[in-house]
Amino acid sequence: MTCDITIKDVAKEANVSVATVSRVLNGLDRVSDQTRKKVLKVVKELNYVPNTMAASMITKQTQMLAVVVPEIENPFYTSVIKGTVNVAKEKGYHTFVFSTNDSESEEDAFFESSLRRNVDGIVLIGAHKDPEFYQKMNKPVILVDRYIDGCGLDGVIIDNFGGAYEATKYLIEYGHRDIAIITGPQTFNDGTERHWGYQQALKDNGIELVNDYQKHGDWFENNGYQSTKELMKLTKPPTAIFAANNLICQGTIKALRDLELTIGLDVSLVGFDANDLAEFVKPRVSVVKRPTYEMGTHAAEMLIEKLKQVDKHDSFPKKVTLGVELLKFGSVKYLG
Amino acid sequence: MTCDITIKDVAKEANVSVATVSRVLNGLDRVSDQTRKKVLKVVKELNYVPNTMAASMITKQTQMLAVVVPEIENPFYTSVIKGTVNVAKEKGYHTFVFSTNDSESEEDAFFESSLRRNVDGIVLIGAHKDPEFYQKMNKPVILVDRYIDGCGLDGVIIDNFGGAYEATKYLIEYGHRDIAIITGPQTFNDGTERHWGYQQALKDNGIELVNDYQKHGDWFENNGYQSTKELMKLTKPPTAIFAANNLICQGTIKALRDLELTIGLDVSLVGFDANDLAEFVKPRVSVVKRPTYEMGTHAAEMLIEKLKQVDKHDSFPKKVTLGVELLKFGSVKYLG
DNA sequence: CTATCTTGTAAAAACGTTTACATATTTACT
DNA sequence: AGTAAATATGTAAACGTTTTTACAAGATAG
Repeated sequence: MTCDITIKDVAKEANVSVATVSRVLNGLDRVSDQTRKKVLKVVKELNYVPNTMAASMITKQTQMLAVVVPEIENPFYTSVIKGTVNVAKEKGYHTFVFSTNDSESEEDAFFESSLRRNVDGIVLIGAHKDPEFYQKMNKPVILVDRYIDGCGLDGVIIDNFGGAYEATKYLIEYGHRDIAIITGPQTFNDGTERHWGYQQALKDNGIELVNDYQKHGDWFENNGYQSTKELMKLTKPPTAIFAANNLICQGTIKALRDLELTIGLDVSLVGFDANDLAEFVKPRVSVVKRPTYEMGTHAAEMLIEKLKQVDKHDSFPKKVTLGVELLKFGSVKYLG
Repeated sequence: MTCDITIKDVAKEANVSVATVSRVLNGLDRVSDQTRKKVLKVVKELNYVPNTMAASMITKQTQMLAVVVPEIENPFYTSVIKGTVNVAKEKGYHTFVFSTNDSESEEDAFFESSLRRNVDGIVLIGAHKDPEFYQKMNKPVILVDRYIDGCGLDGVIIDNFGGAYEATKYLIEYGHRDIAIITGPQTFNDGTERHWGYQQALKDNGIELVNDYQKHGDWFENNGYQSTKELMKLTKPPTAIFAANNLICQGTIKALRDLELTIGLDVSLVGFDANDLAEFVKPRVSVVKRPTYEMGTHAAEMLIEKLKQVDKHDSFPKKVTLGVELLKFGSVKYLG
């Protein structure tokens, strides 16, 4: 089980040409049953392992994919990665995983060296850059989670607007009118769409928007923590909070604990995306659950599908939007 | 920025031979300043990106590593992965990440296809198999977290014995004598060493071992949850619990919450490894903290170091043991 | 019994690099 | 000026595959 046995060794041992060995292994061309058996026997005997990289020089396919995330320690990304890697593996692809640590220069470096290594395609989760950059690369790219309409690339996103709308509507239906949102930057669709969903739900129910109730920071825990504290310091604090991603929600939970406010009693809370703390606290926090693993599997499937298409110009960019689910637990108080 | 420009195109455009271009790019051989500049200019103009895979056919180095974990969604593994990938990247290596989902057949499949792809080396976290299997592979392998002495492979582990000993001693010093341990299987050093540390601390303090206080299951949350419930049902329940990994600790915390027992008051608790819940609950749970990220960076450094050694038989197997730190918070009651 | 068609296999080119060797040019020293 | 040494560059082989082309042998048909 090493890689120092080559196809030539097999050919010599089996008294056939290397072409025949290749034919047996790849099964593309006709080979007589007799020689097939003979070759297979020798392959087993010598523990021959084909060299994919040498093959890739001819086939122009390395059977390697890359998946890029901003931060591998965020469980959301890990779950998407898992989906992508598993599907890739099933279909015979190996996957590079890379965390850009939210740095654009690291992202650049990664793309360069992925290109050098001739990856067949890239799954890009939480993209940073101008989409035109990714197009220039001339490799199939699937954007996940963040997407820019009209960029010409394929994408897998979730129903951000719908999720935020449902979450907010749920709070309104339970009698809340002073509803805050803590969210990230409005740079990409994830931020804007969730914000719109929140605003639209309020508007549709005749509730006017309050600036102080709309907190925009980054997507990290500390934003949730600080913003929650600020919200609760207002002369008229909100009765409910919508925390627009997993880390913000964790920050909010911690802040409320530190303020000695009880979730579902003093303050109602709905999160976006599952997280350890939301599941742990009593009452459990209601969240908009998104199909993280499936985002990964979809992305991999779309990417590999794209790789198979011979005429690459034939395919129009495809955007898939996956639905979300509002899980209701005891974190929202009924105000009547 | 694509890969369809080859070294030949550059050579032609610059009016030099491909050898010269290669020399300029790799800087091994002397080239005149004049031609160097000329070549570099053309490289930039054409956006030439060298093909690492083609080079690897000659150099026998693919500049690719693989890292294998049982479960990518466990934050412990993610942290180690991050360390490994970051160091690898710094040194010009790309890293495949693979989660075996705790299945031996998936691990097999991964090794086969890593071999096909000619990875230069492998970081194996939480190994499953006989070490002789890994040796047969004839590729540098670094074992992380789990290690078998005398296996002839390099390894990075942590001071399991010391950590468990300190944790248990800490409980004893606070007056506890009825101390339980919830741990995983005794198949590998991680399980056995932590168990020994616990036992030794008790012995050293003249406390006799109680069978009912020693729970062996798997390393997952549910074991922590169920075992804790069983422990607290005993006619004489323990006053303190040592939870021997991150997931077990989370299970214990959830069980105690569901039993409406207060940590640090009704039951004292020390965990092994950081986890979200231990940091969240009040009082915060004391844990043995291990340098997860550093385990990853060390492993990558050792692996890459090994790759550089020309005479591979010259190097004896090296095992590095990293220290741990006992973080004391309010989860341990002082019994006087 | 030739002409045509199948079938199975081999030979060789190609992929994009690196590198050992060869050759041409320059420099340095008598 | 003549030679040796040093420097710069080109030539070609090699890496381990796939794939095109060619060809031999056997089968089928007239």
